[in-house]
Amino acid sequence: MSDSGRRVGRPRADRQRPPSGLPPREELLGAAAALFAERGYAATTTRAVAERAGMRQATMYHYFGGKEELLAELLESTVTPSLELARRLLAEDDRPAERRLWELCRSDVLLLCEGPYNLGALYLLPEVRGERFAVFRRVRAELKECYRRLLARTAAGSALPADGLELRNALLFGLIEGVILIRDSGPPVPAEVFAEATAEAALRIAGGGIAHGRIADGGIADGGGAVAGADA
Amino acid sequence: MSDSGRRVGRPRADRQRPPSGLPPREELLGAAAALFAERGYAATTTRAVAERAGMRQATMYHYFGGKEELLAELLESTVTPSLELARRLLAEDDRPAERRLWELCRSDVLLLCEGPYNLGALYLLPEVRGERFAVFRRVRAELKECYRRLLARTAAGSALPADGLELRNALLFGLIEGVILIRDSGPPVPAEVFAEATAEAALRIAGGGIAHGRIADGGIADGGGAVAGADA
DNA sequence: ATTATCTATAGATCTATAGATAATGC
DNA sequence: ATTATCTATAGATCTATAGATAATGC
Repeated sequence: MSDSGRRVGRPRADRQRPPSGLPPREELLGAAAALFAERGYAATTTRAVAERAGMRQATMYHYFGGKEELLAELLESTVTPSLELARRLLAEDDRPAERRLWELCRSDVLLLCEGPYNLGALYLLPEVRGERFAVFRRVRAELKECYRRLLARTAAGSALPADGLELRNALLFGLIEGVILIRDSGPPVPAEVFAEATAEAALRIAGGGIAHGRIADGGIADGGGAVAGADA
Repeated sequence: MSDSGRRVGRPRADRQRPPSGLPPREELLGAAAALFAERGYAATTTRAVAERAGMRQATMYHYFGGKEELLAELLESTVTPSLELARRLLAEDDRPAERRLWELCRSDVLLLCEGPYNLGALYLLPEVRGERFAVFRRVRAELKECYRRLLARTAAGSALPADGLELRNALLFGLIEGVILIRDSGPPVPAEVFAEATAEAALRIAGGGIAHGRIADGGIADGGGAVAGADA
């Protein structure tokens, strides 16, 4: 069948690295992910990506239009499975929302931590504001919306006014995305453990008041408002 | 005195922008901060920085050895005041640790949110791993250590084993640093409100078990109250 | 004939230095 | 004399395209 030694097209010049088996597109994506994570997106050259994937710089253009296309595809491929899970969980009306939210958090952290490379840091690149990443941004926004809905179905969440909910959701989502960024700086703990600890932390943020509900309560800020009071 | 029109040296070519009054070094730092935040570090050229500061590209080298030097100085100037506050708080033995941790969180978020530009995103640049940023990394590590000590003096924290404490501290620190990154994506709420909401969320993470660890909740700004009641 | 690669390179940067210039200060 | 700026530019990239080449497929 595949007979890996017999491929169409001019053979590669660099015979160093083992074939890896993956199709060239995937090789390129992997190389890009690794380099973006290591050196940063802007600092990574097309030459570096191609070379790490075992081909010459120009050959990359046979598969991708440039660095941006690589980044866009990487970002979308990270966030899409997460959105799918989120939708599935959102539909499971019979299970408690807290539980589902916990699962979503855990699995998102795991997804980003366990992936071959830490793509989390790419989410926040200034480049991602560009037109080319509109799809990614939309999918990510939808994911965040799923978080919001799950949070709203939570005992604590349902007691919040709309803007309080929004704020709390931003914090929760921020924890998930933020924490992956600094994963390395924590203690060297298995991804599973880390993911569950993060999910639990997320639920605490979600959780109504531990002591009593309100959020930016503090009293300060706007005085008055904030209520949400729930009950004691 | 200063008679701003009469400065030594060849006059600037670009007479467009208003003088701003700041010394050139500061102008450069401000321009760099703005551009790093807008476009990203690697994507910002020395020319862009200099030009925004109102001078020609080459002139920048009169003040800084290059882009990295600008970044190093910006990072250090952000984290240093924070470390100072942390040390001060750590020394205030008479006040409850929960309360002090809350203040530290709040003020860190505020520092990063309110600053002229969102420097938070710079913390995680891959470039920051380089030799040139050793000082910054050390100061930041010391700051994190302060968080850890405060957390350990907390009712909930004191009950944790060492590695559990470490993990929880990583989450807490991650929340603070992570959340500033995504500040914009939340609801448009005043920085004060956002900072307090984040501080409260941080205390929830710090807080012991979900069902019981109460927090320095509602207490506020000062007023000794706040107490985080200990037991159940 | 088709395909996947290669080599070569034009054009567009960007950095960092050299050396000139236009102010004030003495 | 000193200083802060300027202009000019060498050298080092980096991207993206043009066109050649070495396989397989028919």
